[in-house]
Amino acid sequence: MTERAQRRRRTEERILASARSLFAELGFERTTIRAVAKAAAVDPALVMQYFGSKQGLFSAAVRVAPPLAAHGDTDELVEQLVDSLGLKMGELPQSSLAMMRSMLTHPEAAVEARAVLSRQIAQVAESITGDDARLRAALLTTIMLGVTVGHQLLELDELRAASQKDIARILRPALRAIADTEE
Amino acid sequence: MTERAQRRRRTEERILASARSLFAELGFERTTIRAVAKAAAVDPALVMQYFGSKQGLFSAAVRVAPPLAAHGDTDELVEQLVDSLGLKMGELPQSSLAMMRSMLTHPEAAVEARAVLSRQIAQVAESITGDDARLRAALLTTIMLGVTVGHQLLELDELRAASQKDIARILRPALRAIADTEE
DNA sequence: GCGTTCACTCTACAGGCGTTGACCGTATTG
DNA sequence: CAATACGGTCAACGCCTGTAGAGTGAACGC
Repeated sequence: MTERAQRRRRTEERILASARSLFAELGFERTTIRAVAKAAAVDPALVMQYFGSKQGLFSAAVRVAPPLAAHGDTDELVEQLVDSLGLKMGELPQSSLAMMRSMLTHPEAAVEARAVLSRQIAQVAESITGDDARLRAALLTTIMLGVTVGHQLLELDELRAASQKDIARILRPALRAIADTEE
Repeated sequence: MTERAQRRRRTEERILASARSLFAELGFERTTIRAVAKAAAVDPALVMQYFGSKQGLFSAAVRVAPPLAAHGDTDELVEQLVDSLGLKMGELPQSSLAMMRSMLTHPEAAVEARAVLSRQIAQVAESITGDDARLRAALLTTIMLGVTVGHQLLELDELRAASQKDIARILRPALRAIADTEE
């Protein structure tokens, strides 16, 4: 790869990292192109040149891998759900946080969030039997959303004080109660 | 009461109603004083005169009654929680929606939301025994938050298609699994 | 009835925003 | 080595925002 191409790729990635961080912390509206540019040590006009618009930058910044992987039985499902709370005690990817931060106030983020959640709901539903599988899947998904929002975005003391393990221990029976349609 | 005082009270209430509606739909940042004024058929400067600033208007608009009432045994608690999803199949007050809509992106709304949630957590914890009562209460509260956000703010089809009764039926055992420390 | 209060409007300002187009210098290409 | 392409900067525009201050006319208190 030519020197110029590398340079460009690095700069672009630096801008994206700054954007993700600021979008995740402040949301779409309060994040300015100027602030992103400054954090990336770059001229604001360059951000526009690379991503076309603020919305384009946001879209590029929140592009994210699908959160859940496979589908198995309900026990496996519940385990995947509690794991998704923070992948192995680490942090959620900042692109996900950025999307969640803005999903209530930025229309495009809301569209993206609905798409991601619908995909997850459909996937969770595959591990559930019974005719209200979709509703149960939706409740499981929004439950995880609520806990994640409370923990990562609102940073409620009561949740931050707890270990991932304790949260998982308490959550598990509740999730099972929803995922297990009696047998 | 004098005619002028009535007139003022009515105008103020009209402004507040418009503000609540717009804040609930658009959030703090996308709601402009000009839009609120127009919706209330009033000059923008009057809004400033009455509420001091946009933030003052927001604070007045989201002032809200405490969501939960008493504390009893766990069954009673669970019932109160599922009822709180939408008071008797009606809508949540718009002031609550306005606060929730902005809680992830507007710092003042976040402070308010944390205060409201912490109060609710403390109250829920009173109905729970055991040394992790506070954590269980926090999880119960954020679970309800997640379902409410998914239903009222993100308007997920999978939840909107369901009746309040079905949601309550599926949620109840899950909430009980968290609220019931074994006996 | 007359001076005052007060609900309400008009006009304007200052600042920050997204966005644009011209420009510069260096790596690339033939 | 000359012509070009391209990463990157600079300065500026137009718009919308929250906000301020002066002004107006009708209800009020005496």
